Amino acid sequence: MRLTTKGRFAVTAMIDLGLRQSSGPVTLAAISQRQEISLSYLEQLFGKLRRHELVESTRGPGGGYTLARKAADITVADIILSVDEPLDATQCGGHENCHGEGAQCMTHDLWAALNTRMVEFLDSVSLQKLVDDQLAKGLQIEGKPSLKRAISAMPVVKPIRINAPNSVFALGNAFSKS
Amino acid sequence: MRLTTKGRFAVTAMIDLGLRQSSGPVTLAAISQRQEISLSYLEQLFGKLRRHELVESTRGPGGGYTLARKAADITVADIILSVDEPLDATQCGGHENCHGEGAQCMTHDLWAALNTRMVEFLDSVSLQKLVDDQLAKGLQIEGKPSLKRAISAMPVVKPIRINAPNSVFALGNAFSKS
DNA sequence: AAAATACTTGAGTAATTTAGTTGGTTTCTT
DNA sequence: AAGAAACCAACTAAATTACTCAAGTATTTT
Repeated sequence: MRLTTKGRFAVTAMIDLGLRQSSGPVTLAAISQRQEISLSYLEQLFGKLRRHELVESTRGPGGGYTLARKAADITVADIILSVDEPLDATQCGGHENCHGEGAQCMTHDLWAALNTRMVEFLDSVSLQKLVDDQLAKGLQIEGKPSLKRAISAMPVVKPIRINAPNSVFALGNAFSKS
Repeated sequence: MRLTTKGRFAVTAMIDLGLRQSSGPVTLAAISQRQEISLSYLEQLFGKLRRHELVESTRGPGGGYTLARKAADITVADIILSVDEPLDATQCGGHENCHGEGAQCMTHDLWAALNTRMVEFLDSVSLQKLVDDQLAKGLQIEGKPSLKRAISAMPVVKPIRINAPNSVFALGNAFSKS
């Protein structure tokens, strides 16, 4: 796993998205302005994030990106592995320096172990946590309300049947796995 | 802390050195051949390792490099921080993306935490351990004996005074801190 | 249907880093 | 004195990263 500013940009953009998607799809243009990341670069990053099914896109006016699943179910490792691609573990796989086998690659196990540690850590941090951290810092989010899109983005709460089983106002719904 | 092949080369070279310094200074030319790292690149790396006092150099014929302290007292973190320099923590210090303070740098704490974890791990692995791992793999070391340098490289054991206090053959000497 | 908005794709560029080179000088042993 | 080795500085080439540009394609609103 490599650690570059690319991965960092991706995480930053995803936090921005996590903070604002409640009011509908978020455009890359908006993220670009707020985070000072070039629009075209964001397009590249979100192309990868979409292909890895971390985000979903909505086209047309009022469109933009939304998280493909709950922020609590997206980890930092997910994000970084999406944009940095080479899932090739210790970069000792296809790369040279480690040919044959003999006396080469004395550090293979070490890097493999470190890699495991890093992934473990980054996998233990959810996007939700990072979003909460920002909110805790008193970040203000200027509303961009109105529009059909924002309405359809609202969590769907099924009509509650009186005396429906397991329903305490069905609050669990918006946070359940399915 | 960055993780690049540069750091990896440095660790590999240091293992090579740790494996062979018992028979006197090890030349970069020899390491270059065994590990297939260019001589000039090794010179750059060892210049940094020397300035960080991880190795000591001996000039002239029969010269070369030796560890500046016991392999058990050198950690992988020491090596990597020596050659990768930018001790600047989260690269968020002088670099942009993190100016002002406001909504910027939402990922600062995350990277700082990851950095801490990585350093902790790499600091928990000593060069001695890596050397032992190689020996355990049955690595053969062809002797390159003889020469004053090899003799002077031998651990100095002070002449033992009969009934000297605290002396059970003074074996502790070679492994003591001072 | 037209226009607005937004995503897609792929090529291209600039800056940085890595890895290696060249061509020396200095220091020490034999 | 000759040779072996470290030391040093500037330079180059290749790769990667970060970013831009331009010409699309798709979708929705009006």
